[in-house]
Amino acid sequence: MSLSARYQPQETETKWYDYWLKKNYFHSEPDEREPFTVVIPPPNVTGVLHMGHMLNNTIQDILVRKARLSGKNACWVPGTDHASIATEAKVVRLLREQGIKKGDIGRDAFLEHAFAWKDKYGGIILDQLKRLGASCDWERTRFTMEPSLSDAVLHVFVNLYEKGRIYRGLRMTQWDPEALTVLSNEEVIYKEENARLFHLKYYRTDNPDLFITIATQRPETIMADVAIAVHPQDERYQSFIGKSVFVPLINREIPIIADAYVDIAFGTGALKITPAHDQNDYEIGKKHKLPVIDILTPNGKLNEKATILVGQDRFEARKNIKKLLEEAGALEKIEDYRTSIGHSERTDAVVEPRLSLQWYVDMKPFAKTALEAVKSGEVKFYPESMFNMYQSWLQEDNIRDWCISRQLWWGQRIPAWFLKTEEEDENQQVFVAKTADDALKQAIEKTGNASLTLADLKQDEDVVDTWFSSWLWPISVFDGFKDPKEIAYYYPTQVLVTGWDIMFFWVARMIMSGYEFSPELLDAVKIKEKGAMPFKAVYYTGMVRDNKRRKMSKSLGNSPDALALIDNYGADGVRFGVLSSAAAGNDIIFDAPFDPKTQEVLNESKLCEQGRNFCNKLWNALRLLQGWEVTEIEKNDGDHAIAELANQWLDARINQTLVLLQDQFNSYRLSEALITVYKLIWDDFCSWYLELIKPAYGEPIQKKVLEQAIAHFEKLMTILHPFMPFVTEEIWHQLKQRAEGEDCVVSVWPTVNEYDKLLIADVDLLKLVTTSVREIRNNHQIKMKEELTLYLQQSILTNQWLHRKGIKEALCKTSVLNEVSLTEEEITNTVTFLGGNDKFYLVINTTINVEEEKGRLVKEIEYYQKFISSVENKLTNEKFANSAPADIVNKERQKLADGQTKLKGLMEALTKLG
RNA sequence: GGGUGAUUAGCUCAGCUGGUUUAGAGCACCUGCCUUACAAGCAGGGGGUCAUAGGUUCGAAUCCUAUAUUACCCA
Repeated sequence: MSLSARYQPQETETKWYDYWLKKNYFHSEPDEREPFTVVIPPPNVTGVLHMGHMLNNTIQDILVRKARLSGKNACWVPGTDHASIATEAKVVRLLREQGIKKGDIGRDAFLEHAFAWKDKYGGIILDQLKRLGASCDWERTRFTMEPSLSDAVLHVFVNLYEKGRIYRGLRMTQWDPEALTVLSNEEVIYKEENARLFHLKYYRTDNPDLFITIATQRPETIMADVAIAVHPQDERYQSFIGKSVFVPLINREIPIIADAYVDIAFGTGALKITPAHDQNDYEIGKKHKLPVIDILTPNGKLNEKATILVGQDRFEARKNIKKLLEEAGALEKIEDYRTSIGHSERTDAVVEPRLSLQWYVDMKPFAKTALEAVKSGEVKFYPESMFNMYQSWLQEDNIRDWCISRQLWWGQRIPAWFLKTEEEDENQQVFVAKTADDALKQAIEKTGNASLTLADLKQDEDVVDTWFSSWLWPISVFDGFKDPKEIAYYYPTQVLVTGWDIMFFWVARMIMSGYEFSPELLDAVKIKEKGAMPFKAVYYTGMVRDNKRRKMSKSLGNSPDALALIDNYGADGVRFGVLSSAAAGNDIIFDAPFDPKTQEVLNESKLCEQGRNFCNKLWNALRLLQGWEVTEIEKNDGDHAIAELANQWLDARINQTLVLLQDQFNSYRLSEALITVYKLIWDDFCSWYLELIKPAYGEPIQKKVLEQAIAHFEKLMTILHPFMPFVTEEIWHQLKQRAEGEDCVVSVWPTVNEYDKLLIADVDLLKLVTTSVREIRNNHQIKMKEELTLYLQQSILTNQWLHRKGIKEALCKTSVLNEVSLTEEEITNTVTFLGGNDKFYLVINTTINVEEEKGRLVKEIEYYQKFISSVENKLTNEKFANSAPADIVNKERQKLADGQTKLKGLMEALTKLG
């Protein structure tokens, strides 16, 4: 069967993925082997595959496949995250299009819609991961809102509440007026924007001629002012302290207070205090026991407490109040300035500080544990520098309590019940329990009122933050809170691969929950032996950016379509492209070009093209092998000698590379590892080995030689498999008939054997000489096919080299020579070049341009002269000789001696030319 | 405003513990090849004051300080 000249990834990829699934190769059950566990960072259930996922999951797949080949019990758990805000927003929008309002249909009906939607569209992303080749254990697919994982959330909530680590409190929060929910600080994105600073006059109540000017960005909130604050040392306002002023427009009287918080230099040095609508003002208000006047509705409109502009949106009100203030003569001036304004990560709405009752996790003890875990090296970060960011976040003075309640329905409902009769406030009695019945028992016990029934209780309306379920992911995917059997085997997981942007949202919190809960779930011996951490290492990927360095995002439309890329280049090609410029932690500038006309991103990539070309190269190497005729007759001729040399040499090179690869895998330098394998295959295997063993035109290849070549090829396919699984599996099967279950995906990673370093050096010289001869051919326009004669200077080294079995024959083959012999004389009328320290003389059948030759030699002589003098300078420096380590000094001496030998040779050659 | 990183060839990046690196790769570029596996290829080549200025050291792309540019994190 003859193969097409180009590798066709499309059919091949589906074929093999289905086959692997059919053979259940990705499924893991606990056994006696060492586990290699990876949990996927669960993508949003609403998500579609983007470049970040491609990178992230390619890396995980490489690690998992490598572990599988290395004989470990590899288990990669996939799943999705319910992503409360994002998904709820999507479902709300969808319902709105159908004319249904969330509030009208009620909680249960809404959740039905949401689940229906999730069942229909959720998990698309998981199917897309299959196209990438992700070797996840799909039987273990989990979802953060499925019953078992929700139970874990409730369990942990109750547990932490009982430990006094969760509390309910009235706090200033970041409110999203569009999603109508509170946000955690981390969900607020600050953006630098143009804003205006309004200078407003507040007139004294005791003297209508005196006024104080304040500067504010938010004039629409003046109706909520409760005081003006100045710095106690501010000379300008000493006479104002203790007096009162009228709020413009509404003429409510408010006091002027002194507080050192006020920045004398900012604005006018006087600050309006609006506790309901500013975090800092709230703190000052509390300190000075000032009232709180909240003039905004949850969706950001002015309420009746504002008394004017009621019903208007905050931004509309800002415009309108400007006119009113002007008319009232209260507006002194407006200044432009730059400030950063918080936006909701999900809806992009400008967040509103809002006072509300929320649930919090006390983070101080957690932070300490999490910081210590990484500091001590129990959890390792790659790259290490990520620790700085981690530390600055977890430091005691930076850590904030985690607000975990969200005013949404899509998520785990907070397991807290209140008495219906009580006013909703901080002091309200609360019964935290897994079920309503348990809560009722508590209520009866605590109130002493035995007649209470479920009807007297009301469950908290809110759900917990999504991250409150995903922080349990490494435990809950194994149902660890229910049954410790699996987790005892799989925990701790090996490595977490994620972007650094969710280091705080997720990574830090998983470390916290891991140390908090795994000791309760696993026995002490196991913990002592394996550790309590959720993962031993974290590999942080960079953000994927476009060629203008913008983060690739759906909203910018600057991300190529991941699936279209796979269509264009094959999954292997895309995996190659995505990985090859992705050192850990570094942002990746993905090279997809933009259409110059439409400015739309194209689904093209030079790097992916390189990956595709690599597949094609492999494919053609296979075609070469398959095209050879085979002979059983063994001849002890030159070809045989070459084949033996090539065989031993490639074996040495593979072993040498395996050592390097292991080091690169251990330190997670995967893009380097890929390049290493790429070069081994393209340069060593294809360009040198195959060319060496290639029989002359029309001649057959010896059976043994072909078998050796196939064995090498097969080994290389195993080594490349983690990076490019599809093409390697295909070639693996094309190479020879396979028994049932004899597949590349479950082949055995080669063990490292001793290898002959001298042989590698000898072949290096062979390559060097060959390249030099080819260059001379190029320069003198000598045809590749024309056979030439080569002499080499007699020396111990050249003598040994040329007498290694196969070298001479190999050199004749690669350099197209009819004769190679040693000489003690300078050979005239030849082109001289250096190989190592020795001189080589190439006889060419055209007249040599003496001037040109001289020029070439002079250039080389100059290079070595400069080189020698720099080494000499070093060596004659006494301080160097005295303080540098002996081996460095010896190396320098060797460098000098080699340089001098080379220089001498070149000078002689130059003299010969006359 | 506080912090962290980056700056190496036209582009995208390696270069780990300072010394076999007067700096490597891929792409792009130049020259020559449709050579019987592969033009998605082969053979060869050119191209860098390692951002700038100081310093430490026998020795600096690598360590330190400052500056510039740039990206991000936090408020």
